[in-house]
Amino acid sequence: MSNKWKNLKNGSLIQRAEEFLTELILSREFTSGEYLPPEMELCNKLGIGRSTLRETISILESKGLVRRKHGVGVMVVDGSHKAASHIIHLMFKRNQISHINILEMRRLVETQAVRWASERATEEDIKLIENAVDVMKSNSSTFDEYVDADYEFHLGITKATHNPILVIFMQTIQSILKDIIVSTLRSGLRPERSRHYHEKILEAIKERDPEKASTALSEHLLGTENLIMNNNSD
Amino acid sequence: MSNKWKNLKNGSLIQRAEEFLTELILSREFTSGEYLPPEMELCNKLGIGRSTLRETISILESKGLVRRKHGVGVMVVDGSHKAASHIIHLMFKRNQISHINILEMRRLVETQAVRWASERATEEDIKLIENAVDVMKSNSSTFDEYVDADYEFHLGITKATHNPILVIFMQTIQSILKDIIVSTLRSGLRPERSRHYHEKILEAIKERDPEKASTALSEHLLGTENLIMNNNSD
DNA sequence: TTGACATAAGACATCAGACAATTTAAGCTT
DNA sequence: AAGCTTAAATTGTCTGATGTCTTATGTCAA
Repeated sequence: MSNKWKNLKNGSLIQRAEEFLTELILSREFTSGEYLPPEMELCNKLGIGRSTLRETISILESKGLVRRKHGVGVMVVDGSHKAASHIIHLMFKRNQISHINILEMRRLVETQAVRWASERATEEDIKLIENAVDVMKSNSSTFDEYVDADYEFHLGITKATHNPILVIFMQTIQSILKDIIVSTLRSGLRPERSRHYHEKILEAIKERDPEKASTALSEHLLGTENLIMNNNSD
Repeated sequence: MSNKWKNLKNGSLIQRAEEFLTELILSREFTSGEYLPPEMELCNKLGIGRSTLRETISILESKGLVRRKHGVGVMVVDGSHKAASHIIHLMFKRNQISHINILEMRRLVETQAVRWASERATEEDIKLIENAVDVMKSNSSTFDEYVDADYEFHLGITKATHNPILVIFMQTIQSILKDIIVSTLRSGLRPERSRHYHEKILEAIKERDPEKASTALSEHLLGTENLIMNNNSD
């Protein structure tokens, strides 16, 4: 294990330990999926107490760098996407942001995302989107399955842009939107109407036609927008 | 203090305490600037041990909701945008994000932001942008002052959209960009070149001309983009 | 042999108490 | 009144004990 530990002299023990362990993960001495040494072992190596180390691990976990499992250990993970969107979601809740703000942002981000997706999507990316469309088309899927597939559809487009920041932002927007829909609309969705657009968007992406895809998506977004704005009681 | 505490039954004590305290902050029972009760008092109220509470506070701090001060207390703060950009910055260092991703997102968000700003800016909003331009124009400002003013300029445009979620996203993008500029370029900036664009953009906003503003900003962004992409050694 | 159950070991979760370090303000000195 | 000292309050850290969860091991019966 690298020995930069003694060089860190500024800040509290927690901050130093955090910096040290973060560096260990960033430098890939522990890669995603691996387990950190047990708490006591780390305590001895760093020469710090257990409560100090545990606070450090708590922080790393909240940043999506590790995941603790009771009775098992601390695993290094790739969860910073979720951590970042979670925090932005917190800011949303704290700032009483209105529905129209979020819809506006989604329109801005996603109409461009689908353009980039049309240009950059790999076969794999398209497969993912296709699967989501198939689930939504099948009549056997339940309401929850439909909602999940719809989420995967939009997320799939976003991922196909190969821009992780865009993915984070879209995840945030989606998760806020989901909150709004679940809390204020319940089950006002009209799946049958969206179907046509889903297929049209997928088709445009396959044809590598950014403008056609963007136009189709834009029309599709109107559905949710009308739904939310009409049921907007506040 | 609200009494939802006993209703929370899922998850570890740390998670429950975190949810409880987060709710307290979101609902503004403790507002920014106020101090939380001392650790022992909170421990007694929640019926949990001190180390458990301390892990909880550590998590809240890493999410930018509170700040701990040794010997003083735990203050509620508004630091989530920094926390979010810090995490996204971590993803950078883990090579999950490249410079081009950030620049792409900024271009997307800000070229639209300046359109909205042109349509929606109040006199107050314009005043803020104007002040930033003035600081950048003055020859007496230091490098750090210039960087700060530039930050305020772009943030001012964003605020003038009156879309808080856009502000949050731009704050995140800007904060990462600032880190990149300060840490890798230091003094590669060419203030004299930007000046022309800053004034042109401000002028367009005052004239309520969205397309002119967007075009000017788009050209202005090229400056930073070239600078960063050329100095990108990794 | 094999499947179900009991057991034990390893690891994290939580608690309690003690002491150190820091900040602040009150009190004392000059 | 200014400067210094001291004490109280609060967070920072360490330690040991106990609870809980997961996994692997081993036993026993079908």
